[in-house]
Amino acid sequence: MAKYDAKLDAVFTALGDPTRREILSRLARGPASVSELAAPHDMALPSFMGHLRKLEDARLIATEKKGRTRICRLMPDAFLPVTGWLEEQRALWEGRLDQFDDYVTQLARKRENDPRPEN
Amino acid sequence: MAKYDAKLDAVFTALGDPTRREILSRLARGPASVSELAAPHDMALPSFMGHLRKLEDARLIATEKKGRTRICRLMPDAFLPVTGWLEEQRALWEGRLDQFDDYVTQLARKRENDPRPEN
DNA sequence: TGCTTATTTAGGTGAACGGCTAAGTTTCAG
DNA sequence: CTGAAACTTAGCCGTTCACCTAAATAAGCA
Repeated sequence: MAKYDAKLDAVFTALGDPTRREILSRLARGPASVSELAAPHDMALPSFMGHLRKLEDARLIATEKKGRTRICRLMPDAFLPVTGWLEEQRALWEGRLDQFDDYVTQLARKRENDPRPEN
Repeated sequence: MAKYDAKLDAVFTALGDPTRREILSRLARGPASVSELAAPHDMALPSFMGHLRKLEDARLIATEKKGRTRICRLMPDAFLPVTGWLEEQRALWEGRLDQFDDYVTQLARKRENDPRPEN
């Protein structure tokens, strides 16, 4: 259980920055070079490369050098740990609600069999 | 589009820490006091409170003081912006794949109509 | 009232973040 | 061969993070 934990840290924190999320959105439409990606972001190239680095460390993107340009592409599988974790949470939460339902219906039955005087 | 952006930062980075994710998992099973929550985490209380603070800032939990103890509970709606964003990404990606499919089938048709000599 | 529990506040530390500039390096184009 | 393009490396800076200890407060309880 929670085998992905190590990666979850990297992926979630990588997603916690708007610049990086925009990079991912752009790459979802297809691969691009570093400077193409950087163009819309008012930021020095080295700063921007830092973001690409984080995304690559989290395996959300992969890059490859072609001549003097570096091509970046999305690795959509890297989202799986995240959606998996969210799904686990949802399951826990729903489980809890079910228990609460049980509790309420049980309470209701009890009242039927053993009614209290009203007010 | 991307109206949630401000909250996404807070929620994603809140989820980027294993301690905080464990807190959420615990709270998915039901509300708990600060010290109940802190017990399994080998960490000084003030440090732990820092994590609770982040979760509350991100609206992932809500807390309420009852006497001298503070009760924390999960706010599962705070996950919506996240699942929403992930869904957007998936849609972009699938859209891209569809375009690629179109490209391939179009290419295939072209070859049918105008076959190249094999080898 | 005085002891105990359950936080809370204050303040300090080292590492990581997100940004910068300046100065390489590598590759392509002429 | 020379210059421009596309990164890349190095290094600095102020802030935030994730911890810590020590001391203060607030609420129950004997």
